[in-house]
Amino acid sequence: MDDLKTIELPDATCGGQGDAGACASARKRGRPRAFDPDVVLETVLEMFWMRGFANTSLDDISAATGVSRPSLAATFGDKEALYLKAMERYRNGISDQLDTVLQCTGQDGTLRDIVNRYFDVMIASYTGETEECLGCAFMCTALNEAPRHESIMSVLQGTIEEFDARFERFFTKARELGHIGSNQDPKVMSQMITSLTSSLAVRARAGASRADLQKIVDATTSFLFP
Amino acid sequence: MDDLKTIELPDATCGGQGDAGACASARKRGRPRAFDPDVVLETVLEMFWMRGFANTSLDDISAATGVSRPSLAATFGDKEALYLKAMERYRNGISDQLDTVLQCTGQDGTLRDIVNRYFDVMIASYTGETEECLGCAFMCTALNEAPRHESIMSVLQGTIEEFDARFERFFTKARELGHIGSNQDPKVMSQMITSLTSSLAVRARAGASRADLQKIVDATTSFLFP
DNA sequence: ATATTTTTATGCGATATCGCAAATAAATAT
DNA sequence: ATATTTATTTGCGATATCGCATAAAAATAT
Repeated sequence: MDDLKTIELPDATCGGQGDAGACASARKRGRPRAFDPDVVLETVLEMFWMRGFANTSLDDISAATGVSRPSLAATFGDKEALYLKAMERYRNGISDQLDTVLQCTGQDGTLRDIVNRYFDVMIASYTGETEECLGCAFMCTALNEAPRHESIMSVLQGTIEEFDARFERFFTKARELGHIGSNQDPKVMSQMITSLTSSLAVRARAGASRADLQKIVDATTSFLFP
Repeated sequence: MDDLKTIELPDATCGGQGDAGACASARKRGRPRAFDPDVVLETVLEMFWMRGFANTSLDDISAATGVSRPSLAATFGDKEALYLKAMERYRNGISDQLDTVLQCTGQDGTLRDIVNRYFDVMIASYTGETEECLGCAFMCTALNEAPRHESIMSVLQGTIEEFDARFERFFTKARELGHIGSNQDPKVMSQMITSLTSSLAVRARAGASRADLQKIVDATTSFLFP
């Protein structure tokens, strides 16, 4: 018994193909997909994250996911497209959490509390559950590839802009609500937060523990929001 | 005329071999090296910096430097050792500049002036002379490879520690000299500077211009050193 | 049941990549 | 001059990697 192949039918959750919508309970016409693209993307993300784009071969991915290379190609496109889809998933996962955490309505504790919760999310994301040195998937992999792949450069820029815009909005609103002095510039506050974020990402990749990062965050937020 | 090979004798500047010292004008015994290892390392650094470790093959390096793979191997060791030597050169280059710039003797202008000069150095390093998106060679490449290569992880950690130690020393001395309030923590100030530094590196790699980066630095230093 | 559609399985071919080995070349030591 | 030492050149061999092409399989439509 060398190769025992079972064919499992996943809950046909109407895969994530290019063409958006149209997903009732109506099954599509041809042979159903034997894997869940989202599950695969999760594994792919982990692999790219830890090993980088160039160091992760489609054969590696195929072996790790059990999906053959031609199937990967048919579902996600070439290696670059697969990487981009995995990173989009990563980015959306973070964005969703930040949407929840970064609401400055004035009734979720002090500004410092909110910022601390933000860093809780980021530290958790950068350190993960295991002992691996995760860091930020973008910084660890996209920084490396950006000059060689226009699409990766583009998504890297978009991610930076998204963070900038998010915090500028946040601190602008915070100032309107009187949580920071009217003399303080939302743009500067935003820069402080995003800068600290990139620093945490680097340190996490280099092996800093949750406690290490938390100490840095605490010292900085004490300084910024006394 | 397909392969016209000239043999050039470089100013035998007593190469940069492992064994330190013993370098008078006495030439070594065998055939002299036909290239300057430092010049090669400079090219190698540029290649790794822009393309990453995995994306840069020894064949690429051989073609770009004109040094054959076996000669590269004989001089620098394998690909990983070559990368480490190039990165060591990079790091020393920055360190030397910072040794010059970050002297807090109390007679080189205000603390803010010194910090601004520091960022001048870093911005120059991150943007370079051409239009390339450089960023920080460590962040762009070592972050990617660290989990796969213990030696790279190690030098990454060492570089982070060097920066931290440098700025903690700097701000400790600055506080002793009364340039910052005795209530301000050198460690926090250090964190602010290193954080902003990593942020600049990321933004530079993503295409930010010198002016973009300078604006961020100005806003932050105005805030930190009013 | 048969045709159609979509996915999967298998494998080929071209290229890249690295480490190594053997032969050649250029210097100094004796 | 000859031997010795160190570099360079050339090339081989094993493996990896990717994209593609073709055949088989599993579903729905008619």
